[in-house]
Amino acid sequence: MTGADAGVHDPVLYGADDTPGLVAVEHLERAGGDLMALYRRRGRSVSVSREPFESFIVCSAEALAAGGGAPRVERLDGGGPLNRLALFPTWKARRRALRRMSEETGFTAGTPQSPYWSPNDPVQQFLMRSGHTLMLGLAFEDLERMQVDIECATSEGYTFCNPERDGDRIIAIGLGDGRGWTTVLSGADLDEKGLLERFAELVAERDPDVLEGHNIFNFDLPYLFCRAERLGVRLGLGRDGSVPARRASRFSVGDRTMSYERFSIRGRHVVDTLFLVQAYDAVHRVLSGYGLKEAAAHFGLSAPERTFIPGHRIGETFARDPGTVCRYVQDDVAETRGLAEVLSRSVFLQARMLPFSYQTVCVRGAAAKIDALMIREYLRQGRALPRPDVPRAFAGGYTDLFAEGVVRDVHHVDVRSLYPSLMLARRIRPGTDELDVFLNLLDRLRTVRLDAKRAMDRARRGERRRYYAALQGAFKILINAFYGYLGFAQARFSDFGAAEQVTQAGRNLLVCMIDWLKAHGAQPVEIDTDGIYFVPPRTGGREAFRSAFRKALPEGIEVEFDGEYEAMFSYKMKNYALLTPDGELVVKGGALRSRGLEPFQRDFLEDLLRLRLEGREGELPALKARYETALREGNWPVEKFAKTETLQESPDAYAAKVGAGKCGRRAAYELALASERDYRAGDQVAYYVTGETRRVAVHEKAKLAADWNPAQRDENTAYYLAKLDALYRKFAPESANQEELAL
DNA sequence: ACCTGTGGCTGATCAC
DNA sequence: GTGATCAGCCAC
Repeated sequence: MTGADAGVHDPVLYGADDTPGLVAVEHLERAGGDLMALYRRRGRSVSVSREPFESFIVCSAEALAAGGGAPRVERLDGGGPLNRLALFPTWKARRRALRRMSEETGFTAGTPQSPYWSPNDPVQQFLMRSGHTLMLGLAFEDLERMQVDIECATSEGYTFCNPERDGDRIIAIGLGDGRGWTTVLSGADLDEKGLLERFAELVAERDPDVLEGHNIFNFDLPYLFCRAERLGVRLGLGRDGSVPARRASRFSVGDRTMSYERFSIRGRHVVDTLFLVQAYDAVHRVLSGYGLKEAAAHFGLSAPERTFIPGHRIGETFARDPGTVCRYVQDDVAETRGLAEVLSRSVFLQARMLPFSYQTVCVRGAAAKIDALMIREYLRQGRALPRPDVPRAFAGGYTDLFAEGVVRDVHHVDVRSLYPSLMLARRIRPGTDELDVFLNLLDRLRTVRLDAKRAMDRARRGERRRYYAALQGAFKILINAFYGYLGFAQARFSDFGAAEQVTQAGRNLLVCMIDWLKAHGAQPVEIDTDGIYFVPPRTGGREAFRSAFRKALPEGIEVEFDGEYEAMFSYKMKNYALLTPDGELVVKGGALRSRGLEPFQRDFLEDLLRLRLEGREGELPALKARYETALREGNWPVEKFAKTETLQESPDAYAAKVGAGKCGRRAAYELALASERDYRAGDQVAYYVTGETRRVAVHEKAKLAADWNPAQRDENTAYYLAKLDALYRKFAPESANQEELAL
């Protein structure tokens, strides 16, 4: 065992029970007392055992009385107001008690201030109290994974699949596993009913722990089950042969929320690589879209000489040449497998720590995970739970701009893990955390992550390295969320005063750093929260300057000088461009690289900024002329001038708001409403603007990019030329603007 | 039913 | 036209 693995026996991180090989836990409702089915993997086989399961409500004595008491009650120590652990033999009894508590106390279940608390997921309850976690003692490679991808043909005259429509049908089902096995069930060999039956057989035979797919929740699974129902096929995919349960659910990552249909397959997990990709991009912000092909390309997973068939052409291609469609499906399966391999390793390692099923780990946010770790430890020690803090607004990081325009020779200094370091160094923690779990957890996670990082750097390529990379990644996600947890209204141990102390300390520290830089001959350019761009002093050695800077820092604070740039274009706060010594251009900020800009504008800005940073302003008018010509002559495909927007709410919700006069009309939603396809929250809409004049109401003149016809070219050239012009005025220096006027 | 935070910029819309 | 407001996206 290496240092990085040592934490596996730490009950705070990994739970108090170390039963290895658990791959799934499922709730069994029984009138005489509920049970939990434990699915344990040993090598290639999985066995099931059963344990009794008592569900719980943590509550105050008053709430307990309001709920009509409980068959079994344990007292919890400490000052927290939720100091009774009410235990119920059945989920049904728990639900009854909850309902009464809600009626009697006036607090709905789940509101932070209510005097009772009980997670709604029986698996989470069981894992929290038993101390079990899944996946202990297993390697990611031990997990039996199965990728699923289906292809459909639409009825004549339609572009989008609709399983409810007669004539639409499944023509191929691609399946794969983690070791490279792939098969395609083809509509050329079996009728649709046969395809579905064979699919169910293969799931039973190969008995996967996980089903993986790209957009599997919103496409493959609903489609499969809809067709199965229409054709009278029973898809008993569960390990006990049961048909999956489904319910409407939501998944949110960063600013965006997607509605999806959650499928629960007993004894197994469903992983949607689309979710994993979006979670990845929320951090890295490198993908232009979240489709399977784009994501696979980014990770270098694209099949060589991959064939592309537009969705509405699948049917006719299949009729002509089913083999091509089979190869197409095979590629999809291989890419999905690759994506899951890259992105779900750290999920797998988190599942070993958290009282959640593997599937749930994929869809829960980091703060919810910290909350679960905190509460599990409190229950393990028999301690009462606090009520969350009353939410209030608090100030965040320090952001400022000291210089604008092109600046040469810019360095960057970054405080390493600013907020975690401050919380540990100043012992900033939730006031309600009597057991001091919060900082202990943070400290342990940080130590274990550093160990894993070191082990990763030591390991060569291959499995070991991937393991440590995923391990340190899993910890990083949690560590970064500790500060956010303090200011999270739903966190059991939220403390807005503590959150404010963290940001206050951060602001103070950064102000000191700025003052020091100014006093020592450096010129700050831009600062944002934990990092400063500055021009170093001309005199004195670089290393002497840096070590003097480090010496001036308080205890527990470390900095990294992590960048030196030829030039920086400083535009506004959080908006700048950098030119690296290798000639690479780095662009940051919504004003310079937002999806709100059409791709041609982003390209143009990038070209323009590069010229400015390389000191080639003279070429700016020619650059502009080139783009204008391309627009006028219609040299670009629609992707260049289409804007892609994400629907934050469902089109119906939007329509209701517009109807009530609560918001103005918006192009993306109008198009979604008018479309034959069923859009939902989280879907993206790509559109362009038609018309003749530069001033048009976009929501009236917008058309879907998919409906663009290269032979017609009805894009609004005047509108796009005006946009280009505005951009040029904004970002070309005065001299170039004047030069242009003279021309 | 689900949910980590604040700060900042822009374009589109709409009331004035 | 102008300013206010909002949605969307981005930095950290």
